[in-house]
This record gives sequence, structure tokens and C-alpha cells, in this order.
Amino acid sequence: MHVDIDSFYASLEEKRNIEIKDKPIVVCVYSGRTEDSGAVSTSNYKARELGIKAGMPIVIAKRIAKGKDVIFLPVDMEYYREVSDRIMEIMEDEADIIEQVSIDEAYLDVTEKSGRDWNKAIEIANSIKEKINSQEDLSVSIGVSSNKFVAKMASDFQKPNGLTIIKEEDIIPFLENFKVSKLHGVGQKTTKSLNELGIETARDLSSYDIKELEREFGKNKAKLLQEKSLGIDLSPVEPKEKKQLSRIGTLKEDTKEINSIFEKIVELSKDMEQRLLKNNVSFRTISLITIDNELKTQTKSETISRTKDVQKVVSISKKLLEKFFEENSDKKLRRVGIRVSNLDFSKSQKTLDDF
DNA sequence: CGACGTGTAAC
DNA sequence: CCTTTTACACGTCG
Repeated sequence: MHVDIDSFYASLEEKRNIEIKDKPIVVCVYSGRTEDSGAVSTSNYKARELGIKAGMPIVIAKRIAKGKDVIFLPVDMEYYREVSDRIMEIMEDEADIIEQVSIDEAYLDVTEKSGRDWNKAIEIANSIKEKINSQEDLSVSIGVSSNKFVAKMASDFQKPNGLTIIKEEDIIPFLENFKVSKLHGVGQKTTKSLNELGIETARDLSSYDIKELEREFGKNKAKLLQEKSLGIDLSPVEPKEKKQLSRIGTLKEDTKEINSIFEKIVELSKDMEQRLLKNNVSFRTISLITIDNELKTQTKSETISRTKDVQKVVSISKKLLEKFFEENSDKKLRRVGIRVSNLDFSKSQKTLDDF
């Protein structure tokens, strides 16, 4: 099954201030560049009715909200993370295996716990709903099916507070009339390409000649696309180890001044240090992420011998930044970020027991 | 094959 | 008008 917490951040903000419940709420990531620069992270259903949706620039959201009683709040990730952790624990109790995909979403394998009995699976889903409801006062939407992809499509089908069951024999009828853009994993670019081939719906995609699809998308992606259209997904529910850690920020103004950009990098690295230390992570690859004034992203990276030293991130980032400006002396940066990858969570830090 | 860079997608 | 973080596929190069 796939479990999705309904408008998570906005719901939490409602709970913590009863004054604003019943009002449209918009939770924002402010970039700090100007008063209202930034983007909408989550809005509650009242705000969505007005047309204020996730990803939208705050300025645009405020334009829509003008003259209306709409509440704008900054994100409080620390608090959301705390609540999320407790909810994930509730789900862990109910599942054989859990795969957390984001702060507010998880896949649960309940094959064993349900004994492959759909009715038992539905009971588990309801139990999860009930617990999250009573313990955290939040609602979730759940999709239950025989694989992750269809479960995800199902959880999205009825929300908020939905429960959608799609048994094997219902998969094709459930999916066939979906527009391809609604299929999870099919974004803007893929939609455009598909539409240009005359493919509008999942049904169109399922019956399309695979060789033709391969010509457009390559073998791998063509197969995955057609499988999606048929509701086929063999990927297991499995917890995944983190593969990279990154931190990115917006500069006060577009600039090509290395020193001021470097200051930002130092700031970002302090934050990253906390996260690295907490998990005892070592890394080999350091990347510099640059986003120029035209919002074009570039990355530069360097791989070194394994280390836990954040100073390495700082020094190599500086080097990569200099390299960037050697190649792009004309460009100004809007945002800058750092990333470490090639990670190792060596739990093997010596403990007293080892002595 | 590993390293590096870009593109696509999702939250 | 324009956030943040992560994953993964793919092309290229040495």
C-alpha cells in the first residue's frame, strides 16, 4: 500500500494554531532575497480552491490572495520532521517492510501481515488511518494494490482521507482512461513527447508499438512506460540507503563575486556538517551546484579519497567555484549549492564493546 | 569501469 | 515569477 499524509505541512500548521483553521493556509519556502521571493511548499484545500498550489511563486499566490483572508506561513521543517518520524513508526508497526519516500509518504509491504487477504489488507489500512487520526489528529490517503505503482496511483485517486483498493482484475479498467500526464513518473517532457506520437491516454500507451516507443525513449524507458500504462511494477518495497546529501541556497543578489558566493558555501557547509556528523557519514565525491541568473543549473564535482572532513567540502567547493568562473566569466549566479555523494554510513565506528 | 555532467521527475 | 532535496538514467571521456 501507499500512504500519503493529506496536505501535511498545512494540516500541522492548522493544528498548532486553532485561530487559523477554517482559513486558506499557504506554507512557503522564503528564499530571503526579497520580501516575498520564494515558492509555495504546501497549501491546504481551502487555499487550493483559490488556485494556490505547491510550487507556485509566493508573489503569484499573494496576488491571488489579495483582499482575502489567506494565511501565509514559513516552513518549519524541524517540527514536521518530528511528527513525521512518529507517523513512520506507527506504519512500521503495521507493515512487514516500509519504504519511506518523502517526509509525508511511504510504501508498505503488508504481504505477510495480511496473509495475502485483501480484506485483511483493508483492515490494516483502516487501522493505520485510525491510529494516525487519534494519535496525531491527521488524515491520510491510502492506496492498496498488488504493486507500488498502482498503490501510488490509487492513494492519489481519492483524497483527502481516501482509501482506494485496486485488485488485480481492476487495474486495467482503473488506469486505462488516465491521461499519460497523470501517470506517476511521467512529467512534462515525457508527456510532450508522448502526445506528439498521438499518445494521450494510458490505453493509447499500452497498445502502442514498443519498437516505436524505443525509438523515441530508448529501450529501458520505453519498457517502463508501457509497463506503467498496464499497471505492471515489479519493484520491491525496500528501505533505501541515502546516496547523496545536498544543501542549496539563494544568494542575496545575482553576483559573480567569488568571495560573497564562497561565504554562502561556508554557511551551507555548517548545516551539512550537522547532518554528516549525526549519521557518521563519510563521502568521496563533492559537487558544486550553480544556478545562474537565467535559472540554468550546472554541476561540477571532484572525487577524492574517503573522508568525513567537512573542510574538504569547503576547500574543494571553492576550487570548483573558481573553475566555474574560469569557464563562465560572463555569468552571474542566483543560487549555489553543495553536495556530497559516494556515501558510506560506516556503522562500524568503534564502540566500547569492540575493546 | 569509474568519474563527470546533464536531463527528467517527484516531493 | 522561479524553493529545496533526492534519485536515477544516460552520454561521454579516459
